[in-house]
Formats: sequence, C-alpha cells, structure tokens
Amino acid sequence: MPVISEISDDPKYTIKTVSARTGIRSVTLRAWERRYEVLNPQRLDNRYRQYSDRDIEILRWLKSRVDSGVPISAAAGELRRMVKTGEWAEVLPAGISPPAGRAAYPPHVYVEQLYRTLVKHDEARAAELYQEIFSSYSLATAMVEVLVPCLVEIGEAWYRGAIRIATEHFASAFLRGKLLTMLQAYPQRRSAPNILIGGAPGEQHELGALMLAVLLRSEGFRVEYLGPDIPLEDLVDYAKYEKPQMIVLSAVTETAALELRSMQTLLSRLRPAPVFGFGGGAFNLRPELRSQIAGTFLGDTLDSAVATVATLMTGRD
Amino acid sequence: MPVISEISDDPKYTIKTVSARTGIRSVTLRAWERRYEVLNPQRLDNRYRQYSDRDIEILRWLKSRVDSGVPISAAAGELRRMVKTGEWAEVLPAGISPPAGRAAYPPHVYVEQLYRTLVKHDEARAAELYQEIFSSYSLATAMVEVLVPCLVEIGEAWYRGAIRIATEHFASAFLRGKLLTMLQAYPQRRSAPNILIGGAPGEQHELGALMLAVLLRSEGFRVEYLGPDIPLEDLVDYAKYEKPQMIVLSAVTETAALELRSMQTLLSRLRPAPVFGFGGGAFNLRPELRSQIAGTFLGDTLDSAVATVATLMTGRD
DNA sequence: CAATCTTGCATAAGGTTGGTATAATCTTCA
DNA sequence: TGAAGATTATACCAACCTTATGCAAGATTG
Repeated sequence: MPVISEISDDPKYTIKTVSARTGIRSVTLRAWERRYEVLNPQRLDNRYRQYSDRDIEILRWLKSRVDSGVPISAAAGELRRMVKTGEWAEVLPAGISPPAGRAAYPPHVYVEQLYRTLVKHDEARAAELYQEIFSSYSLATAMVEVLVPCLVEIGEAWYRGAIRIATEHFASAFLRGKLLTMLQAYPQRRSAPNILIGGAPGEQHELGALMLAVLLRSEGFRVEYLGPDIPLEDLVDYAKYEKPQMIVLSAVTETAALELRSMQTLLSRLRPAPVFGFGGGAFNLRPELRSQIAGTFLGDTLDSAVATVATLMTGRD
Repeated sequence: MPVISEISDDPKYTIKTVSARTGIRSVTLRAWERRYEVLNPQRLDNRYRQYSDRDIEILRWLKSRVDSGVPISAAAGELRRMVKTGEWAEVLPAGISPPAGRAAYPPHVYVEQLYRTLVKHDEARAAELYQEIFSSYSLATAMVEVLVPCLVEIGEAWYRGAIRIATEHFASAFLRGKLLTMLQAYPQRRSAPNILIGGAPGEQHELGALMLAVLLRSEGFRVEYLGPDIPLEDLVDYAKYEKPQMIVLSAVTETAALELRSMQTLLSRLRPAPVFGFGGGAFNLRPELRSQIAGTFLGDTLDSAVATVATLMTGRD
C-alpha cells in the first residue's frame, strides 16, 4: 500500500472526476479551496483546475474526518498543521487505504460495490475491487463476508428478475476465473491428493466448491478440484485408485442434492473408505435434505465447512 | 511482455480497422490528431491514413486514460511529455501477444506430454508444461497446435473408455483456470464490448469459446465472455442494451447446435442488428448442421474463427 | 434569545471542450 | 458505374468549467 508521498502528484483529473471519486460535490470542492485554503490544484491555461491522485487521497482523508463529525474548518486546520510538521506522511494513507489486513470499509460496502460493478459488466473495475477486497481481508473473511453475500445477492436479483441470466453468467465467469487463478496459485505437491472436491451429478454451480477448494489449499491440505457435475460411479472408481482420505461434494439444486443419497453406500465398498462430506445451498434452503444423505454435513457456511473438514482430516492422518 | 518500442511500427491498418479495434470513432480519431497533435500516421499516395500496431497501442492507452476521467487534452499532454522523457516505454506494455520464441520441441511432443500429465492429475507438472508451451509458441499456435489436439485426444480417450470422466473434468478445470486467468490478464476497457462470446443453450463445454475469447482479446478486440449455456432470448435482450457489433456462440453437442437455429431471427429485430457467428465441434463432426443455422459459420479451426471475426469486424464501422 | 458564524448547496452569467454532424470531394472496388 | 469509404473543413451544441453572490439550516456566542 503506497505511502502518500509515493502517490503520483501529476495533475490529471478534472473537478468532475474528482467529485465522482471522492463523493464531494464540485461546488463544495471549490468552496473548501476558497474558504479553508485546503489544496491548491494546478490550473490549466484555461483556468480549469487539475487534480492529482495525491489530491484525491487528501480529499478522501478530509471527507473521512468530516464524515466522522469533525467540522471541515477543524479538519482543514489539522491537515495544514500536519503538512507543516511532516507527520501527515504516515497519517494520511492510514485514514484511507487499508493498512494490510485492516479494512478500509466494512464488508457489506464491498458486497454492494462488487455487486453493482458486476451487474454493470465492468470487468476492469471488478478486478480492482477484487484485489482490494482480498488485500483488505483474510482469504476466509473475503469469501465468507463478501463473495458469498454478493453471490447470494446476485442469485436473488436473478430470481426477482432484476438482472439477466447473461449478467449472472458474466459474474460467474469472472469469479470462476479469479478463484481458479487463486487455486492454481497454491503450489500443489506432486503426491496423491488427500481431498477430492467437486459438484454433485447434475450440478452446474461450482463457485461454492471452488471457494472451499481454495480455502482448504490455503490451509495446506492437498486438494484436487474436479469441477461440477461429476457422476458418482466414476468418482468412486477414481477414488479406488487414488485413495483420498476424503471426498466433498456440493449441491445447490435439490435434484443434485438428492443424487448424493447413494454416495456413502458406493464409498463404503472401498478399503480404506474415504470420509464423505457434503454441503451447499440446497441443504441450507431445505435443511430436511441433510438427513437424507448418508455422510457428514459440513455446515451451512464456508467457515464451518473448513472447520469440519479440518477436524475430520486431523482425526485420522 | 513486449515493451512499446518493440511493437511493430509498420503501417498496416486503415482508419476503419483502428476505429473498430480501439472503439474510438474515426471522426474522433481525426479530431484528436488535428487538435492534440497526438499520433501522426503515415499516409499512402492517396492521402489515406495508415496506422501501425504501435499507433493502436498508443490509442488504447489514451482511451484508457480518458475512460478513467482524464480529459483528452490532458492525456495527450501527458503522452507528449512521456515520449520526450522516454518513460512511456514502461507504461504501455499491455495486451500484446509475445513474439513467438523458438520452440524447444515440435508441438506434437507437447501435446503428448500435456495429455499424459493431465491424465495423471499432476497439476504442478501440467502448470510447468503449460507455461513452457505458451512461452515457446505464439498464443494462437499454442492453442491451435497444442491445446486443441490435446483436448481432442482427451475427448477420444474418454469415448474409448480409456480415461474416466473425473479425469476429463480435472483436465477441463485445469485448462479453464489457465484460460480464464489469461483472459483476465488482458485489461478490458470500461466501454461497452464489441463482441459477446458464449456457449449455446444447453452447452456445457466452454473451452473452445474461451480460447476464442482469449485470442480475440489478444488481438485487441473488446470481448466479453459470458460462459456456457446461455439462453438465447436473454442474450438478445442483453444485446439490445449493450449493442455489440457481433455475437459468437459455440456448440459442441448436436442438441446445443440445433438450439441456434432461431438466433438470427431474434437478432434481426435489433437495430443495429449484431452480426451472428457460430462454430464449435458439432459443426465439424456434422458439417450438414452448418447450413441449418442462419448466420456466419466461423470455420472449423480457431485460426479461421479469429480470421473470420476480424474480417467481419473491420468490414463495418 | 437574537446576532453571528459555519457550511453545504443553488443559481447566474460567461467561457471552453470535445464529440459529432454536415457538406463537398476523391478513391477503391465489385 | 454506383456503393462504400476516405479526405478536409466548418460548425454546432451539450456538457463542463469558471467566478460571484447569496441563502438556509444548524451551531455558537454575547
């Protein structure tokens, strides 16, 4: 995260752009400049103001002060004093950008932003946001508090008819790409996998399983991700040779969930028999499905799924 | 990734082509040239402008600045300053495919190696191979000569019963991840897309469409990838607002291919009506299907698809 | 409690920008 | 030969930017 002095001071932006980026109306920007001598943007030949990236950061800081109740006059004085003593160099970025691990904004703000960006099909901005989210929060928090709620929101918006399937597909392709990139970024040892993860037969949604795979790899488990819609017989046949300690299948639709009923029986023929875990949206929407599947229900959140898998795996290593 | 000075400065493109590839109208291109002394394309004997790849890169950079809020006058000034100091060399290198290095082995060797590695589920080695392949060959060659044959081999092996579906799924997830990563590595401008790419309704295979999307982005087209299995009505509805110049759908299975029969009719209601292109395994296995779909068949290879799309796109402003 | 201060916002009057429209020619190509 | 597309040049106009003035709601003060 850049320190204030490293942020470009090249004049670039018009007042309109700055207004949009900081959320401060342009009239107000001019009033602040006139009344409190805060900032002094360069001028073009035509007297237009030109703001730099640094100016924007400063304005964001000012706004954060004002938003938290400090009158603008006091905030401006504070700023002038800090500029003089040089201490602003450290203070400024802290007020604005996430100092590694601490969030600039609470998760729900990112949920909203990511949702709106994806719905607009703005891939570039979504990528920036994604990066910001994952550098603000831990992997698990980013997924549980931002990605999952955002996916839920997209799902609901689709159900309400507020967005098109094409939009849902776009968002899904975007996140799939990001998650697969993360998955492949964890170096996988060349030995046989401990855990196989995939989607139930007939299941087309794969983001849940994918997030779990990424999380488990980040925890150091040897995970192999097989994608959605895996036929059970085939999976069991594969497991016969690879001998994984655990198999996890996820189901979002009810039909896919019901497909899992025979899994435990198929697995129990294997020696040693892998543990079978399952989860996914279907079991949260209709909890009564849980009891119909023989195997371990991993819980209704990603967090609990990781925890359950960890317990099951360390209980038999 | 090549630096700007290594990008060919040979004049090649007409203003129309440049307009299509950058998303800037030709009138605007001429206005920029006249007003801001930005660019100075060579002229033919007939005074027609001739742009080079480098010109296109410069224009893309300019557009990205404008899109992020910098007025064109300021962006042009910034560019002139950077040209003078030579620092623009670092700024520009984005979105061009590497100039094919020399290959250590002929493609078919890599096909075999990649196939064997994927069948063994050896993700780490596959990633190494993948990298080697794409640094040995150009993007197009790597896909056409290595990836596609490898996918064909996997498909045939599955058909023969020589490999499991789980293995096919694993390979597919691996390549999907790699390709989506590449797709997202090409910065997508914030403007409306020229081309929408996706899979026909009911189609679950997405690698072909994905490769085409990556190739077209690498050629500078503004591509939006929507994933597999897109309902036609929904896609048309989306196109109504986004007004893409072209829509490409791919089909591997015959049923999915037949779904495309009504596409052209749906699209022709739109003003302006986007060009509709189609392709995919189904049309190569059963060539008679081609004539059943109204629209442009993109050819039976990735190469020809890229070429056809390029022709169609530059043939209209 | 009335006077004053603070501060965000509205409005007016005037200048600039920048994408696009129009027209009049010329070149290419089928 | 006509359609499509390139050329220059002029002009338009909506959207912006500029300064200046002023107001209203809320806080502060004498």
